[in-house]
Parts: sequence; structure tokens; C-alpha cells
Amino acid sequence: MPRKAQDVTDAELAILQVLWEEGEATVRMLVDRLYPTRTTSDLATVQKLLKRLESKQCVVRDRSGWPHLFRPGIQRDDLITRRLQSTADALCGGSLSPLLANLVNPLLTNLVKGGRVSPEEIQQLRSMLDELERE
Amino acid sequence: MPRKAQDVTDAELAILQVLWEEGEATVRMLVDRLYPTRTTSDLATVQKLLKRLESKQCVVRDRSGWPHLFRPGIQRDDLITRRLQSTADALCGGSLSPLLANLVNPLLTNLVKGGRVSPEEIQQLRSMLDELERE
DNA sequence: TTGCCCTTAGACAACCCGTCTTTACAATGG
DNA sequence: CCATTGTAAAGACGGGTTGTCTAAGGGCAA
Repeated sequence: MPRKAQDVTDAELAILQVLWEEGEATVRMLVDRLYPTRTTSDLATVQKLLKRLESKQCVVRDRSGWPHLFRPGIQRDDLITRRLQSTADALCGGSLSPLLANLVNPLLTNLVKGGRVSPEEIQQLRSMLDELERE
Repeated sequence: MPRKAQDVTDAELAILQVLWEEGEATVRMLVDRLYPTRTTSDLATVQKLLKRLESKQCVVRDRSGWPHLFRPGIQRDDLITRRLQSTADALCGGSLSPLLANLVNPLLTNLVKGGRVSPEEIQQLRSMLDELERE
């Protein structure tokens, strides 16, 4: 039996990152950003990756103009959620709260150690705490 | 370039799940649990998967007895943490707190909708809240 | 020894993924 | 209009993974 195809591969993700940042892009822009060599085959590679992303509904292709315009068909948060869920499916019987426990504890210990937790992360924790308490 | 090998594959994970549950097992026990047909090749398959898990340090093989005994070389929580971190690396520049936000919000909305959140999950959220407040 | 099960090494097909080649097509400049 | 340039589309390809399977050797008990 073959391995399960991962939703979005690393090379595909690199393209999505640019699209998330730029909002939209042509093939040329993507090649310039990701494959500075700009070989002929680099361009074909990006086309292929875009095609696969399109078939996964992770990219929307606007064929009305020339050249085609590409836009993200999925938001970063959605992809995060999808990966979290698949981790939960594989390791927690589909339940998300064990992930929460696994996430909160390391962040807390880092807080205590005065370690690598940035002020923004601390702020984020606080606001989430507030939100939880408001319920 | 080939895809990145996933740390633990699905078939390997099935073995780990049994080891986590039982604490230790022989090849025979694992085959009985996972491959009821008990073919000759099923046994070889499990051996192969165990060997790969061993080389990844995810399983410890006790060769002192006969037949060999296999124990988990990694805990479920460690694997969860590893996958969370790799999701964070791919999508959040390595920072874990965006995952937290992505996790808390769905759980909250499910709470509000009175939906599919189990009482245990609610309880877990409460205790984590307590823990947060104690800091 | 005989028989049985376990161990070990390796072959194998199916598949994935990034790359590359090739051919056809749209637009622009002369 | 033709030639050039850049894009679109289809597909081949190699190296790698993953689960399965075959084959041969080794430990244990009767």
C-alpha cells in the first residue's frame, strides 16, 4: 500500500506562502521569487505545482486575463487547522483538547524559565485567557 | 528532490499504539492484534516495521530474552509535540502560539454552539484555565 | 535430530514529488 | 503577416518512500 499523500507538500507550500503574502501572482512572479535561476524547467515546475495546488483547491486560477493570475484558495489558518486535526486524528482519536494540553505546557514552562517566549506570545496568552473567562 | 520522510508512518504508528497500550509486546502479539490473517509475510512485515521504528529510536528492542521484547522508545505526548512543532515550523515560522490560537477558537465556538465538545474536554479546558491562573 | 517459530537480509511493486522535455498557444514588435 | 517571446498544458522521468513479500539462517523444545 502506498503512503498517504500529504495535503500540501513543501514545494507547494512555498508557493502558497508567496500567494498569501502577495494576494495574487503570475507564474513569472512566483518563479522570480522562488527559483532565481529562472530556467525554462523552473517555470514548468511552478506550473506543475500550481496545477496540483489547483486540483487540491488550494489555489484559484483566474483564466480571464493573460497571463493567468493565481490566488490562494485556502488561508494559512485553514491549513493550520487541517494539520492540527490530522495530528489529532492520528494520535488523539480525533479530539483536539489533548493537543491543547501538549501546547500549553511547553509554553508555560518557557514562561517560567523566562526563556524563549516573546512578549507577543505572552500577550496572546493573556488575551486568550480573557476570552476564555468571558465565556 | 524526494519528499521528506515522515517521522512515523501510519503502519508504524499502529504498532506504537499497541506498544503504548500494552507497555511491551512480542512480534507475535503485535501480529495477532494488527494482522489477524497471521500470514508468514504479515510477520515479516511487522518485523520490518519494528526494525524501522528501532532505527528511528521510536521502539526499544530487548534482545536478552527469546523471543525479543519490544517497548515504546517514545511517548505519545512526545510524538504529539514533535508534530505540533513541525506544523509550527512549516506554517508559523516555528512559533507555537499561533497554533494555540487556532486550537482555542474552534474549541470555544463548539462550546458556544453546545456542539460536539465532550464533557471531558470541557473539564480539561477548565483545569488548564486553573493552571494558567495559578501562574 | 526434527519441527516450529523467530530473526535477518533483501527484493519488490506501487506510489509520491520535484524536475524536466516537449508541444501548442497567446500576445507583441517589426 | 511573420517571427519572437513568454505562457499553458501534457506527460515522462528518477530518486525516494512505504508496505509487503520471499528466502535463508538461527534458537528453542520435544
